[in-house]
Amino acid sequence: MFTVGSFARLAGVSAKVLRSYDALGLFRPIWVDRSSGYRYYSPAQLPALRRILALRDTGASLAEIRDLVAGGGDPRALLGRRREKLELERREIDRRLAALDIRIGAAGTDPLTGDDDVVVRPLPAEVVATLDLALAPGRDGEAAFNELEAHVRDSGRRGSRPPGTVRRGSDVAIFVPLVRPIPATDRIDCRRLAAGRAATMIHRGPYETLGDARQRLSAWARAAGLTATGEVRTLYLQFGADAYLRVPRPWLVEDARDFVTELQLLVD
Amino acid sequence: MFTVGSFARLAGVSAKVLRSYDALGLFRPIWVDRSSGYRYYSPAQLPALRRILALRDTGASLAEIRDLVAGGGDPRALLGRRREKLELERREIDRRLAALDIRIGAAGTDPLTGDDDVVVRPLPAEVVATLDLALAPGRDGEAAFNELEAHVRDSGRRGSRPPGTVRRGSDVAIFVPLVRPIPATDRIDCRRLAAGRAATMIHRGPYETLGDARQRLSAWARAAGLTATGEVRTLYLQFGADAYLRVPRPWLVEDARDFVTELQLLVD
DNA sequence: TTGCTCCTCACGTCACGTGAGGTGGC
DNA sequence: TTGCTCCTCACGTCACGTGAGGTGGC
Repeated sequence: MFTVGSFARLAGVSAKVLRSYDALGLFRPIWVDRSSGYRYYSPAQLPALRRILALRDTGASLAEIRDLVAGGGDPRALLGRRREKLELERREIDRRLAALDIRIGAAGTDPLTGDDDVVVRPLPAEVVATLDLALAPGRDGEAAFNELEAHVRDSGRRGSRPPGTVRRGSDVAIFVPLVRPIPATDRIDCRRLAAGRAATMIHRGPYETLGDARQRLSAWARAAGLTATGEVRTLYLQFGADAYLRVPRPWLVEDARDFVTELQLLVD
Repeated sequence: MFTVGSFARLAGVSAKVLRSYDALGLFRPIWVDRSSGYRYYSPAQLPALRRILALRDTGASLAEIRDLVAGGGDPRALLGRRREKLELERREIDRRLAALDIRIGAAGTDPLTGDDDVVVRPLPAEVVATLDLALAPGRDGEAAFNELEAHVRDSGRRGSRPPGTVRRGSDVAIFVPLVRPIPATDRIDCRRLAAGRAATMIHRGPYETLGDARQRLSAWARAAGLTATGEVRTLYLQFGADAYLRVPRPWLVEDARDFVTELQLLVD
C-alpha cells in the first residue's frame, strides 16, 4: 500500500490530482485512515487510474469521464464526440497556421503595420431594406443609397447600424438596417440577412481600392482553407452622406481618407 | 462616436471584451465621460482593434499583444513563436486522434474494458543499480533479481520505488532504484536512467503475455505517429519475491494473476 | 415615466499548481 | 528530535461570460 505521494509518482501524476479525483468521486483510495485522513492506494488500482488518464488524454472533461466510470454513459458515444471535437480543433489550428503563414510570408512588409488584418468571426442576422442595383440602371451607388436611406428615413424604422451592400456573383444590392420590417415597394424590398461566419477585413480610405481589397480577402480565405459561400457583404462604417438624409451621425466624415469600410466574405 | 455596446456590435466582440481591453491598456476608447464613466469609440479605431483581434486569433496571449502594441516586442518573433506553438498543438491533436482511432477501431471490444490503456507521459530520471543479463548467462530473471536486490539491500540504499528492466534491442539489464549511488562491482553497475517521455501501458497478470503486450504498445506508438527511441523499460509494480530480500512490502502479492507491470516505450 | 444602456464589482469557468499553516509517522 | 510527508483550505491561472445592484440618457 502506498500513500498519495508515492502512488502519484508511480502513476506519473501529482498528489494533488489524486486528491482532486478522490474529492470528485472519480478515483478513490482503497483505504483512508480515519484519524489522520491519510489516503492509501494499491498498485492493483493502477489499471483503473490508467483508464481515466487515457480518457483524459483524449481531451475528455473529468465530468464526462466520471459519468462514464460511474456507468452512466456510452463509451463509444464519448469517444465519437471527442473525435469530432478534436477534428474541429485541428481544422481551427490549420486555419490559424495558414493565416500566420500569409502574415509572415508577406515579405518586406512589417506584419504589424500591414493593413490587411483578417479576422474570422460570426455575423449576427440582420433585418434590412434592400435595393437591387439592377433595378437602378444608370444611377451611381450614391444616388441609390440616397433613395434607399430617404425611403427608410420616411418609414421611421432606421436601425442604428451601418448600411452596406450584399453581392453574390454579379448581383449587387444595397441595404440599410431596420428596427422592424417595412412593407416592400416595387423597387425596395425587405430582407433578413442570414447569420453566418465570415472572414472580415477593415478597409481604410477612398473606394477606388475596395475591389483590390476584396481580391486580397478572397485570396486569404482560400489560402486559409476556408470555403467561401459566394456571398460578400460590404459595410460602410465611416463615409460621406448628405446630411438631410438624417443618416445616423456617427458614421459621417468629410474626408475620403477617413472612410472606413468592412468587407465580409461569408464562409461555411 | 459609439458607446461600448454599439461599437462592440460593430467590431464583432462583446462589450465586456472592450471594457477589459480598456482596463488592460490594450485598446482604449477615444473619449471617456468624466462624470458618467461612459466610454466612447470611433470607427476610425477599428483597424487598431482589428490588429489586436487578428493577433489574438493566432492564439497569442493578451499580455504578448499588449507588449507588442506598446512597442516593446518584435512582431516577427511573436509570430514565429506562435507558429511553433501552433505546430506543436497540431502534433498533439494528431497524436490524440490517432490514439482515439486505435481505441475505436478495436472492433468488438468494449473500448472501456480493453486492458490496453496507453498514456503518454514524462518519466522522471532515476538512479539505479543494474545487472546486465548478458553477465548472468544460464540464470533466469528471478535469480538475477535476487542477486541484485540482495546486493542493494546490503548497501542499505534501496530506494522505495519498483524494480524493473531496461532493454535496448537485445540488450537487457535489470535494475533496482537507489536513494544514493553505490560503488560498482564486476557484475553490478550504478546508472542514471535518463528522464524522458514514454508511451506507457499497464499489464495485469502473469508474465507469459508481456511480450505480446510490448508488441501492442509498439504498434500503438507507431500508429499514433510517435518515434520510439528504441529503449523500453518494464516496471514490476506488484510481483512475487522471496521475503528474505526485504523488498519493500507494498509490491508483494502471492497470486500471479495479481501481478501488475508497467511497460514504458521511450519516445522522442 | 419607461425601457434600454451604461457603470463597477464579483463570481464562475476548467483542471489543476502552488503556497500557508498545521499535523502524523519513522 | 529532525526531516519528510501528509492533511485541508485558499488563491492564482486565462480570457472572458454572466449576473447583481445601481445609475444615466432619450
